[in-house]
Amino acid sequence: MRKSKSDTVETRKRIVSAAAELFLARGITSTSISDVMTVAGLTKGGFYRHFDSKEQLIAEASRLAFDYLFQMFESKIEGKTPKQSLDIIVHSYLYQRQLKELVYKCPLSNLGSELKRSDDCVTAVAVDGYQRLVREVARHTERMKIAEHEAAARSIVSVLVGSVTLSELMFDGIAAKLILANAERAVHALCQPAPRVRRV
Amino acid sequence: MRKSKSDTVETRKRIVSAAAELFLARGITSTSISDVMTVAGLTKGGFYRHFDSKEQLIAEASRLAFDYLFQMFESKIEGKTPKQSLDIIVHSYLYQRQLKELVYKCPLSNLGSELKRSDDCVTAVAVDGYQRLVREVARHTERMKIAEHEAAARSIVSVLVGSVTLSELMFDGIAAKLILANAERAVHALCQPAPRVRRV
DNA sequence: TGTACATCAGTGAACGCGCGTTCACTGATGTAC
DNA sequence: TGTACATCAGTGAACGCGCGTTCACTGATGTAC
Repeated sequence: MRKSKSDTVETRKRIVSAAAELFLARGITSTSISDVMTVAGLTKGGFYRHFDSKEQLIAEASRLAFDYLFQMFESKIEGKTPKQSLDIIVHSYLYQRQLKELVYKCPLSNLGSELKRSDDCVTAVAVDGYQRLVREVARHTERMKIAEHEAAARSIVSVLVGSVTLSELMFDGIAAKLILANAERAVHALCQPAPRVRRV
Repeated sequence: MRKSKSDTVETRKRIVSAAAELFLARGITSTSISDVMTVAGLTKGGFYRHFDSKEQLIAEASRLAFDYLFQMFESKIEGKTPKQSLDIIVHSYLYQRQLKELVYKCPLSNLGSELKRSDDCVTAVAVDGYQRLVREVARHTERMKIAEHEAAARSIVSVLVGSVTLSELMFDGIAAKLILANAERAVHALCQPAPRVRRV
């Protein structure tokens, strides 16, 4: 049952896509290769024609999720002012769970603790994703002429990742929304001029 | 080989303590009951004399870790001013990895994504820990007369959890330190009066 | 207080299960002539 | 362009492994008289 070259390429993409969706929705350890292959419409035996190991799939799936996230940002902020762009990014990130156009969630906030116990190739993707996210935010804080725009961007990313991680933990939807709404307020506070040192 | 009642109580505590240490250092799924029992100085067969399931152990271990964290806060901030107290809590939380007196790390920043996929009894402990952390921070922001002190406390907790999660991900120690140092700056920014709404 | 029996903490072997991975096989695709 | 053979994507069964959990057994502790 050999498939044509283009079919093979397509199949591979389908596997990575299914993996990204499942890993980010259910977690890495609770998603088996069999689960992924079933969603991709195949049987698990065929997995190793495309990948060397599960770790490699995790790395590729994470990269896809990041790429998708940044692609979505780009398309949403096109033609917007710096402040509007930042607001859109922050809001999209915080409410990623409800966005239908975002099939894969952000690995940083959804797999935080699982990523760091993975192989180096996986961690590298996560670190790269973090740095891209900081750079993306910093682009806008810079154009907004925010004091120490890079430090502000780092702070904003920490707030985003922390808030989404925490809100996902809540089974109480109201508590979750409170955390997310408050995160937007925090981002605004962080966009103010740097605080003056207080006299003691 | 029946043990005396006090021995039994002590053994149980030893198991929970070993579990808290291992779960928070290596993650839940990568720590087996056998691992925990070995560290506690027992064989795995005896586990079910003390607990109904692994999930129950996870819940108890997480609770212990939170208790220890807040106990450490209390002992460190005794007799300090509100501002000093907040600084100590923030600094202790961010640098928890290097604190020798803190045997168990914070579940929120170390197990974020694993906790939410656990049983309800585990999630409940995590949610409770989050709320305790917010309350603890809010106690000090309130006494510092920070505008919207509760919202500020929530924002600070998000920064703390996000920053520690992200810094643990970095294999590059310098990048990790940058994230943590920046988090302290972010907390200070969040302790300023609430930002005024900008004119458009 | 002393004795006889029930309890149960801990052991070590065993259980079933699902996992990641391997493999012989199939048959359509790709390639060499 | 047509033919013969090599390749390899996908299947389905099997592999070994470690996991959470169970269990018969042991013998010191607790309890009832």
